[in-house]
Amino acid sequence: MPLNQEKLPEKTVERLSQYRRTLLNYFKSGKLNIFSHELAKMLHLTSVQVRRDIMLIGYSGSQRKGYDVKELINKIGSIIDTKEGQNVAIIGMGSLGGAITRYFKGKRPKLNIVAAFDIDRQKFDKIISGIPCYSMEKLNTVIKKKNITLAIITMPPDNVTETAKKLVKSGIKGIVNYTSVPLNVSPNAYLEEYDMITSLEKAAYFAKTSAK
Amino acid sequence: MPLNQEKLPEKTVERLSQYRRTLLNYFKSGKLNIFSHELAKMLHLTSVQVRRDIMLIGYSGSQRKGYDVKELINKIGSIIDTKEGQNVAIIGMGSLGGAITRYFKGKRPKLNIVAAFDIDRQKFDKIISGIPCYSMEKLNTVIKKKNITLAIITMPPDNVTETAKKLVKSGIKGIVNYTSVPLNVSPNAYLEEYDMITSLEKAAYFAKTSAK
DNA sequence: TAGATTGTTAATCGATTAACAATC
DNA sequence: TAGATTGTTAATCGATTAACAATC
Repeated sequence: MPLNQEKLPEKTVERLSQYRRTLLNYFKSGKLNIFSHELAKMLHLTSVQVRRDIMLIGYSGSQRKGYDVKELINKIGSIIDTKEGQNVAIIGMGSLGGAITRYFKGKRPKLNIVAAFDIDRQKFDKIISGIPCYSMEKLNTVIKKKNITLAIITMPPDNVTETAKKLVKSGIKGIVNYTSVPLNVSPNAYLEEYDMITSLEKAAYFAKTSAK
Repeated sequence: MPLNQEKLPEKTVERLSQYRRTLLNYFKSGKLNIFSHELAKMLHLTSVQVRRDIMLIGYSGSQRKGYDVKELINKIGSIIDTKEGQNVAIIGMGSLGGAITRYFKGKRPKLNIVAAFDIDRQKFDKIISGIPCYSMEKLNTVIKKKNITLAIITMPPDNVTETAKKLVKSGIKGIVNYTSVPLNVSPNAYLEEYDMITSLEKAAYFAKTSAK
């Protein structure tokens, strides 16, 4: 990423992630070029939006062939990923933590889940879902030693606020929070909150109103 | 919900779900009333936004005591839930499907997970994570028989598009899609898409830029 | 060239916030 | 009453889309 690049809008970053995912599949099927309207259609967006997002990251296509798939994948990678990759910790290795870990396995080489933390003694210093699991007390030590910058919180709600504070203190720069406890870690870290119940309730509300 | 009520903005519905969750806890701790600025603070929002959202659903507080917690909880319930509740199916009872099922257990009495579907014979006609699991072939029959209106898709990406079509055909009105396959079910159903990789990649991007 | 596409500015749309009257 | 709060309109902000020049 050029040093003088402004921070991109959240929505654009979200779509860049989707573009790359789609392009990786597209590339696998042997296609080398893609038009903005093709990419747009696959993601149910407009072609203008695709072109504008791509413009924002400073990549250009050609009018004849559209975008070079491989180059665009790499460009998006240079925006989202760091060169060396970032290490990720799972906070709370319960069934959700395990499911997420397995879901990620091998999907993004620049995002590596390298440690999990739990309060259950049974899990300490064991490999669970392929990841070494530590006591919560080792949070700070392990995060620093393994150079972990991202955390996914999937623990029960009880001590989430305190744990998030510890994470930020230990140097975590980005948190994905799957618990129902609202956090506030700004300005030291970026926070992405996601509550599965809220998602289903949104669907419930619109399902109800559309049924009219 | 009043018959003539306009559809609420997505963002408002999202926050209403969060308000209720927060208020349920607040009520448990014995508080009967709450001011907009108190609720706002708990969710890291502004009090104006809280008041505006509450205005949109047609509920009023008092200047002296703020909002009646119990009444507001019920009012939000009348917006989001149906009187009889809605039934939910899990499509793909793998580790993520199981984790979500367990996460929901007992949390929302008006949203009941009543069936799961999978392609794995081993799981057919068994109770998994507390839910009866059926063959994908029974999708249409079971959805109609059990009057299921919402579906959570957690299956592998292969046949997601076709499965979503079948769901809508069977009468599903709302879908939460946890797979990486973008769907398009409008205008027959409401769709909520969520990709865990995109979430982590957003965090990765902003973690990277804030580290500067 | 004609047609299709990209790149980009300006207009529009939607959501949030500021301002403030009304009320307890 | 004075002070704090609600309810609501108008202004602002940010994101999407329309329009169109440039280019292959």
